[in-house]
Amino acid sequence: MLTINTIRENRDFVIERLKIKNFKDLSVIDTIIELDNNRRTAQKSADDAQAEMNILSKEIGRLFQTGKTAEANQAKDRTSVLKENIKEYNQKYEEVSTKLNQLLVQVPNLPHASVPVGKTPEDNVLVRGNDIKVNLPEGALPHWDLGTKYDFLDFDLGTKLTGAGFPVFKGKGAKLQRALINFFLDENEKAGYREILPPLMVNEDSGFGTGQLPDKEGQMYHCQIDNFYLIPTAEVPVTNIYRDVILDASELPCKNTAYTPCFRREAGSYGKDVRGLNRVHQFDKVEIVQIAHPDHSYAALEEMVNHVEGIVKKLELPYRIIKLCGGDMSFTSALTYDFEVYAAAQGRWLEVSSVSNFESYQANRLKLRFKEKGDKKTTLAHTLNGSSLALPRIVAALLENNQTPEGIRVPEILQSFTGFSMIN
RNA sequence: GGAGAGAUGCCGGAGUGGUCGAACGGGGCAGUCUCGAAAACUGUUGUCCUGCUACGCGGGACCGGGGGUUCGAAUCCCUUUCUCUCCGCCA
Repeated sequence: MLTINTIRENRDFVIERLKIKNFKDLSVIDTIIELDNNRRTAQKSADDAQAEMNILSKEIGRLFQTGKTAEANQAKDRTSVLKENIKEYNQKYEEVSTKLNQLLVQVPNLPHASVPVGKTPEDNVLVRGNDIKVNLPEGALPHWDLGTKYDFLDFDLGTKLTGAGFPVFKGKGAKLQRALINFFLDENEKAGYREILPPLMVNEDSGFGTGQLPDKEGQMYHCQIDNFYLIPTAEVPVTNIYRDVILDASELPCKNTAYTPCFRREAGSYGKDVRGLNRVHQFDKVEIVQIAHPDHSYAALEEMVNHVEGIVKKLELPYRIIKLCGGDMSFTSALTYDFEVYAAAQGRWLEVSSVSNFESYQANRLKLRFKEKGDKKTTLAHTLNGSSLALPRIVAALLENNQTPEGIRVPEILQSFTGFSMIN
């Protein structure tokens, strides 16, 4: 969330920026400032009363110790009023700050100055791409039919085992997944990312830290008995490594990568857009996460985009990089680039990566700070993450684009990982 | 799942209900010594909120989390989470 000081000190600027994100309820900003004023007043009153109480208590202690019991008891009588006041002020304080926090978490991150104005995906801006042309053979099939034809991907079996949206990979299909995961992790490691294998379930604090909770609760699978959430992305556990941490500035940037399955409930989407691997409830993804110094976070973002681009290129897929407009960006992001690859048999662009700078928005929730050498003050760090990459749609595009009458060709770069060059 | 023990500052580790934000040791930082370094010695050493005639001076909070008793709680009570040991079960 935004810090209260950002809002206090830059009221007009904040409102201007929020408009770009299509945030409607702009009046909360003034409500927040007012509540914060009330909060400060209540705290001042409570603190003053408490200070008086502390002095009085010490005095009573001294009186008892010197045997002046009568005077001590007399002094005790005076505390009851103070006690009552403190309680009252504290109640007021709690009440106001609870309300304040409820509003604060509802305010999205401010978009970066370069974010295009717009409301829908149509307003996103194409940054760059390549011009690979796919020559499909006669009677080319979408990937779900290819899966059936060559018996390496089975949606019905997944439905039997669990339910819709839980595909089963078999044989070369399963090996292809493993190959992609290893390939992605190796590429990330070469770029300086440390590999992490995190828990797939997280607690409430972690869900809050990265912004999934409280609002997007319904998007995660919830294990109610233990109050754990199945992670929707490795971003959650990996970023939360740094929750409540004060880093030394010299440790920045922290670069981590993790492969994890991801679980998403994604209620409410049906139809041809979500057929096959286009949208599933469980999928594999390799994620990269950076904790960066605020002065360098946008350089880090560029670095991440270039890195992901390098991987996509090696897979010989038609791709494009898109800068999201204010209205299409996620709640927590300040600037997001999406990667899309072209799945030729479907004739559709599929999003396979989203690389974002959250600036200090997550860090504020996480209490992730750093300290310059010799400096007493702590500063919120910047967090960034991106997929490198999400498997299902990469697989969909690979399968569809590389189909031949003899079978599906495995891209050169993957063959040493798969151990085969054709799925047939 | 059953029984017990514990949770204190960067780490280790004390702490009788009343100058305890917390002894002591280690580490870190600064200084003295040195051509430099080590050793030794000296000093310093958290976080958050907040007030003001602000690179300074105050106030409040924090001893796992939450609640309670008390004029006063790290210290007593309740509750919760986590860790460790033993038993059971299990990959």
